[in-house]
Amino acid sequence: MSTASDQPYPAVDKPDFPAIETRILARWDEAGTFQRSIDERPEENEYVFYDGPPFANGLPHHGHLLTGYVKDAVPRYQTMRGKKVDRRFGWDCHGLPAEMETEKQLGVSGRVAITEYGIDNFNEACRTSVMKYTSEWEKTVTRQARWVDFENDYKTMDIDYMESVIWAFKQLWDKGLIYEANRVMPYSWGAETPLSNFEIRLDDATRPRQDPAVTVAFELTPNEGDPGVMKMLAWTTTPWTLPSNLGLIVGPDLDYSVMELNGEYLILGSATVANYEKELEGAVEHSVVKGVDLLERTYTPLLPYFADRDDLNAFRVLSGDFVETEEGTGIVHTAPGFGEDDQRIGEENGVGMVVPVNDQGRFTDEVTDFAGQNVLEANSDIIKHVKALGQLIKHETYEHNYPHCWRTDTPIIYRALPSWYVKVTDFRERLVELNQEINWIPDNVQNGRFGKWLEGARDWSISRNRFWGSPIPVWRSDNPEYPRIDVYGSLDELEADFGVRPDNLHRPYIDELVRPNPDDPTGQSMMRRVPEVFDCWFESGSMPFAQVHYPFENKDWFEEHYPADFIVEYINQTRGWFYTLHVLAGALFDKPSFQNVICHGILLAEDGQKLSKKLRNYTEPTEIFDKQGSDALRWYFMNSNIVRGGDARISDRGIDEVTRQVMLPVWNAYSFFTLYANIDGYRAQLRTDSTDELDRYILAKLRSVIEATTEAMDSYDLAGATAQITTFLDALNNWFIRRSRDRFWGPEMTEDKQNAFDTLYTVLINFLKLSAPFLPMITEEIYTSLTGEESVHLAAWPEADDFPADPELVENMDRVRTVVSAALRLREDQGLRVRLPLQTLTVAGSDSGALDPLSHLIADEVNVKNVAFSEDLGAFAEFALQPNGKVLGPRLGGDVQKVFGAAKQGAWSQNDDGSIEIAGYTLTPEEFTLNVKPAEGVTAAALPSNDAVVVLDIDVTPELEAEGLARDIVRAVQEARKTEDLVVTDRIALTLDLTEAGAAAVHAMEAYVCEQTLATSIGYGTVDNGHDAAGVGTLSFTVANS
RNA sequence: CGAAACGUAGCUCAGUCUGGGUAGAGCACCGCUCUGAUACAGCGGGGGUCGAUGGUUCAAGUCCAUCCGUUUCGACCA
Repeated sequence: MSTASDQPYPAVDKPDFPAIETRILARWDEAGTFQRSIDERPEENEYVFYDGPPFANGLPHHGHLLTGYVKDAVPRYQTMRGKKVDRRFGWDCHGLPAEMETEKQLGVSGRVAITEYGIDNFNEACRTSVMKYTSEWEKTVTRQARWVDFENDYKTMDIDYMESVIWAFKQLWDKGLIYEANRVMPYSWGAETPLSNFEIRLDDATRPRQDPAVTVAFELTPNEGDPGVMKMLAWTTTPWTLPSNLGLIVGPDLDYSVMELNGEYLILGSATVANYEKELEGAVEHSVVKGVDLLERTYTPLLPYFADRDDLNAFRVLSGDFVETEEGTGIVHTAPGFGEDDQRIGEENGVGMVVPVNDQGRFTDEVTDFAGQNVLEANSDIIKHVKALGQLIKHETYEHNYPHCWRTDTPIIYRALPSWYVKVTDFRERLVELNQEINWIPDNVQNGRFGKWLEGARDWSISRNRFWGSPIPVWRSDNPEYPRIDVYGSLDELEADFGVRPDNLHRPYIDELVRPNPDDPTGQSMMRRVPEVFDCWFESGSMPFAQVHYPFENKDWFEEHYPADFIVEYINQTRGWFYTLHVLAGALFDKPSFQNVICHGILLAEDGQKLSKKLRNYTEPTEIFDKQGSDALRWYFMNSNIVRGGDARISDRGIDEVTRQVMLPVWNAYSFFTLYANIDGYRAQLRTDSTDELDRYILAKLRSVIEATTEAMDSYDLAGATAQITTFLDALNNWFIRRSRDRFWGPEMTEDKQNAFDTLYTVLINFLKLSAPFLPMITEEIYTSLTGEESVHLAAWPEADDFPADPELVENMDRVRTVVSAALRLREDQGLRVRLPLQTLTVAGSDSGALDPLSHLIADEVNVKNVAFSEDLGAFAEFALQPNGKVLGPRLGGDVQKVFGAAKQGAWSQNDDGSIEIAGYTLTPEEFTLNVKPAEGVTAAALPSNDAVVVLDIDVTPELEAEGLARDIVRAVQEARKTEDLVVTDRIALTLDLTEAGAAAVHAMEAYVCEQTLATSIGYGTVDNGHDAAGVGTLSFTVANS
């Protein structure tokens, strides 16, 4: 016996996976293993991975975890392949969410309040609050065993990063790809900010609201031939936009009725006349005209605040394809400053734009009657005013779904704001071309979701009217009489013109850079920065170069390492980060930004709903980490088709299943090995030269699993890789180890035992390497315990060529497994338990003799004395005809059904040349297959390969019966040993109290019983309170260690 | 409203592109078996009108059409 001190491996306990993980994380931290995994790889063999920055001011959730696991698994694999993979964490610091959070904290809300509070104070508050959750992120990311560099992170609010961002803007400006335009956006006057479409779609943001719906009359400028005063009736639910009315829109193909009423002629859509029964009481239809006939007529402004603005080219009847007659009058009043369609129609017809509404949603002084009033509150006054003018036809209340600001709960309005654009439409085709150079996983995204998005790309609005962001680096003359625009792309350029070098590019400091306009001879006008800041998506799209402060630093490195090898995010980033990276890459460098990209799917809760904090329909990540561990969760995700772009539900049961199906089997293979290696005090060697067929089998299997896993990983198919590993794990545990068990039991260290140890060890070590990217902590624990090395993640990925190929052996072994399955099924059918030995099993089929070298495995598994092989299949089996429809269909047409029918009936015969006569046709060998089925009266079963049968001799002789009984008793002893908590090496003195048959059976096989049960002696006598002995008596024993 | 993806066993999903004959796997359930690894595993069973309807075809889970349902997207969500 060995003692603990000479045990070569640490004893293996029942695993507590979360505890093991925590220990491994601490060890990595102390040893700096992550840094070593980078430092020890050659500089010239770099693999570039971009870590997309999350919003810094939110907590990590399951979606981030999922992406994080992929972000970790691929770099770990590449590191093992010898690549140097830097992994810098990034923080997306700017943007509206950050400002919102700060407003909430400070209790300061809205543009005015922020300005009063001080932009400097506000932005400083943003700066501190935005990093509030970084420690939470670091904790979670570390706990999930993601290796990321937090020390050397990048932040979009760093001055270096921001300088690269303005550099990019300047580049685009110089290429003529930047322009400024008014753009109608959803606008919250409560928050004094434009909102995204995304925000107005938030839960509950859009809900029913009652608004006035008014029909008002616009008097047309008289034309020759008019029957009299003509008025066009327009319907609107936003009376407050009437002061800004600049046009009326008709559908060119629609019919419009001219209704005579009290000497006036009212025009409205013919289909809508019925809606105005009351208002048109007594009216007579004078005529019907087409919309196209009304085009370009002019009218008197209803509310004449802009009546003398000839430059607006306004107050005309215009054409719009969206005009409908289901509601309203078929005539749409348009105010280009306050609606997206309105803006488009205005632009198409050369109509200008007025926006007499300020940031607080109040009318400006231009609207003299209502100046200072909130536009929605002004609605009723405007209606009264129109009524007084005699132009109000109808006033109703209208309930519709209306968007609200999700933060202030005020109704939003649509309003034009100046905005800076990237002219994506100018280089859209090139973006489509460059997309073809990217390897997308799944591949349908390339020309599907992403490709289609690119084809329909619109110009990209990149500015926001906010405070906390990189500044749009445009300085403009404050006197339009002396126009001048300067754009700056670096601190140097700013310093050259303004005489100071900014040490902070944020507002308000950047706004303090002001200088006289060089183009103004009077010296009065000044160059001032425009107020906008960048949309944070422009900043995250700049990440590849901005994180290294390109081109101000790292110029050569960036140019040699762009595009990136790999990125991963969830599928909806086709509109987000994937897109902004691609646009900026195309515009700035005429290259794609990344070569390989995984778009994983969307994570849903177990109930199929989206993950929702409100519904609490998922288990918190921390709870999963504590109970099941991160590796189980990681494998669960990596083995799911969510990493192939599909959606997936997260289920606690699914994660438990990973523990049972993957983690525990891995652990038990390890535990098995160390248990017996420690008993023998044997330290195993890495060797692949064993000649034992089981060893050669598992080594050859290992070779093919290395090939398959490597191939899957190289094509970024993580689910495929994990599936390969699972299949191998089954062969390792449930065939190799199970079949090899007795090789580890002998008391002596034989050559065979040594082979078994070394092979199992070699296979385990390499298996752990293959699994390391997917189970980084559990494999680390096992690998380091077995090898004493520092880390599996510092090891090299296995090479398939280092392991012997033996396809023939693998094939035969797999065939043995099917023979065994078939034989066990026969036993079951016959009710013959496996412990009862049978005399003979015959494998009948051509070339069945190839299994002869492995026959002892069959004999042992099936418990038969002899395994025979026969080439004479016909002696044991009949054949069933399976016509090949794919070939016969085209030849026979409808008659193919007759052939199938006849085959089913068995109405066919085989000719000497092997062809088949059936239903009047002759089938050539490629037109059918013959399936084996056991002959009548033979206990036999066909193999799935359909070319052989397994025949079992079911004659049970008294000798066999006795031997079976002896084995039953051995089994009972083993069971009792387990119950009494004996160590597997404990020797016993056994006492049996059996029936005559039982005693006879044991007598006949005493040596066998002793060997199997580690009994040093067997006594026969009375046993009180013993264990059941296979139903033929009782047994007891005492430990008799020598 | 528009677009896309999906819909196959109680659950998670293969198979559908390229049509071929009793529709598969894993899990769960039931029974049996094995166990000198306290893990498991092996064998068997029940469980499916392949979302619905119609069409094309000798033949449809697979191709076409329509419909229904779920999810996502419709320019600030991993």
